[in-house]
Amino acid sequence: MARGNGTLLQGTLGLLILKALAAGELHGYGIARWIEEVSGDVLQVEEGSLYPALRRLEDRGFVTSRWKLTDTNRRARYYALTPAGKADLRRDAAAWLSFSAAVTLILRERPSIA
Amino acid sequence: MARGNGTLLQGTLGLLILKALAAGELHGYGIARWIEEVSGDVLQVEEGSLYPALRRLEDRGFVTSRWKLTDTNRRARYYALTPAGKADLRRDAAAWLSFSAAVTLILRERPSIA
DNA sequence: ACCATACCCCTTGCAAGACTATGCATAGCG
DNA sequence: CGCTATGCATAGTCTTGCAAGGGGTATGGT
Repeated sequence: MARGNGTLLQGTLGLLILKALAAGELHGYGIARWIEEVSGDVLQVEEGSLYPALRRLEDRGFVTSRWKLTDTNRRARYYALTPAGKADLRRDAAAWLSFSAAVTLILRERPSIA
Repeated sequence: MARGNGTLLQGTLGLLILKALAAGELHGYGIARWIEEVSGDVLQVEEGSLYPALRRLEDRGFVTSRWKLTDTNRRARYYALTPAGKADLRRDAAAWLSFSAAVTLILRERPSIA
């Protein structure tokens, strides 16, 4: 996961992947494109981050996967949310919103003259 | 950095520390208390994260430090922003706000029937 | 006098996860 | 036939947060 150039926050990639799958099954490449598109290209998804992340999510039982042909006649691995994945998405999304709100609040804090 | 219990997002601690110092010099303990207070106790700062982070910021030239007595007559190490630290704070804060806005946007996205 | 509770500093070792670099393969198009 | 977009995957590196431990000092209550 990157924000244009450098490294970014650990923990958000898994969350975004789960979110991408909320609307239905999708393959890795599609997930990456979806995240980039919906974020207005603010977020870039590196393949070297994506596939290990998918593997982790599958190991944890949050997604399942299967080979299928795309509508453009290509072999691709499709991922789908499990019930546990849905539950985790809800939890983590709530936690992230709370966390990011707290950080944003702090960053907007006016430095008062100590 | 923690959110009550577990692990949280890498990359934000340094930023929050710099922000804490924006109003003037502060010691480690004070930085931690400030972050917790301003966040309404949503964010917890572990000492095992804090001091290594301060060390890194100093190595990078973003903060300087010196021993001083607190107003309660205690020996404490005070940290202060350098010009480079101020510049980094501006950059990273902007990047973070942009990033978190993008993630939040995605999370609020309605899953449409694909 | 003593003890609990804040206050205050620091290190080692570990684990998680994102990135770079690299490699492979195939469909469609000019 | 080569180029581009589509697609998957791994090995190695690096950063960074955390748990678990180690110090020490001032102050107030009992």
